[in-house]
Amino acid sequence: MIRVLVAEDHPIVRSGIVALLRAADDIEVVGEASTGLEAVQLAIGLAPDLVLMDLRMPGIDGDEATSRILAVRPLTKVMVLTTYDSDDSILAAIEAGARGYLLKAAPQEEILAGVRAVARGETALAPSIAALLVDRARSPAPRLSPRETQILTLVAAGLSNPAIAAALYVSEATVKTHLIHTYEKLGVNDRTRAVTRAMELGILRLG
Amino acid sequence: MIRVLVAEDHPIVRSGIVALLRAADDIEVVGEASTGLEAVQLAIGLAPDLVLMDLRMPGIDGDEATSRILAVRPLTKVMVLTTYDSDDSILAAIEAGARGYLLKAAPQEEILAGVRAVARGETALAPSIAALLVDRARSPAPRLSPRETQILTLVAAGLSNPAIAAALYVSEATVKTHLIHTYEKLGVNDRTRAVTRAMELGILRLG
DNA sequence: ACCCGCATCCACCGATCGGTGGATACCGGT
DNA sequence: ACCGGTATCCACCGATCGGTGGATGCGGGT
Repeated sequence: MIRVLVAEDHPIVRSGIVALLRAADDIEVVGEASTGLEAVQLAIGLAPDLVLMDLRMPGIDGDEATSRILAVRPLTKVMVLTTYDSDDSILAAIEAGARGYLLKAAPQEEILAGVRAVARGETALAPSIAALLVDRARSPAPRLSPRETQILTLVAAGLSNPAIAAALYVSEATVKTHLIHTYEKLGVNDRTRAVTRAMELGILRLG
Repeated sequence: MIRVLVAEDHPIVRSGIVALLRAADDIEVVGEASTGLEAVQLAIGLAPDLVLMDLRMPGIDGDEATSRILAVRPLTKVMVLTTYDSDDSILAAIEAGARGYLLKAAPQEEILAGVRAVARGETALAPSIAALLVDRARSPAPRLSPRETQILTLVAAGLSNPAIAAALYVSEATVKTHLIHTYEKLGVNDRTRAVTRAMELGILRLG
């Protein structure tokens, strides 16, 4: 019997997942969480074999919850079930230690098969996510340094280079140098495109 | 008996919704659609009292499906059930004629109550969407002209003003004038911020 | 010891940006 | 008839941007 904890913040979605799992002879739903923190607490308390984890939840996200769970209970299997969010958040969850990665768009039988596979110790990946990983292995996404990201965030907010320099207590020349490096890494040559490209890559978010 | 058609592309989510509705004595699920077009076809064929409509679906979106359904069967009630996407897509669905607007984050009882209220001819709104409408009535969101939107899209792609002028076969002065007006409407004074603000408002999308 | 990445800084210069303060013509609504 | 919005266009000018071609110091990994 595979003991499963379901972590999903939308009640209507969680009830669909729970009903699907309960209908299987070999799966037992031992708990339900509606926030990332609740998932961590219940995973530690109930010691399920597997946690079915959404990514976007109130409070801490699914990838942070995954890290925390595995820090205390390293044998717990985590399988992410999400709407496709961004490449960056998927990679964050995989880096956090999730073993399975399916999309809510998948047929229900595929979700059940994924739970069983991950419980056995195998890896379950949606085809689109497998393709993402192959693509990433082939050409790794650019990575910005913390300062480069910080400066690009201020560019996205509409600040000029002198204004950014004043805000960060550095010289304008420093800001320009970081931006030049950022443009090279992102393969662009204009600050507006640098911002939109970083959003496409999940490096920057709106707001 | 309220006859309901469920339009939702994710099988696991749709099964949760269907199970919830079937558990109610006064509601009958007469059909299920997984695309916007399928929703239109089934709504016309089955003539349900109410369509529970997701917004983001393969092919045509929920707001376009809503318009098409109401064009043929104007007495059909449409209630949108979605994850919060953007202000713009919510307003598009309301303009398309949806009478109810709830979020998947709502408790299941609230979803049932909303179905009943909309079936009776009332309006059901999630508190956050009610707040959005009040806010919009108070200070309407800026609207860009088609040309302004087109030029801003090219700005987001990294084109300079001379490059945009060449691409659109107009003068650079024309491009600059449109951008000045765009900055005024969005309350910004820099092209990068104009792009990120337009994205926040749902005027521009990534990619 | 060496190398790389990060963070910092400089001067110069051509190109671009944004604002000002104008202008015309067309279209649709009141 | 009038008005507002849209789309088009101009010259001028100060400020900013991006690229070039440099530089130093620090920390960590090999």
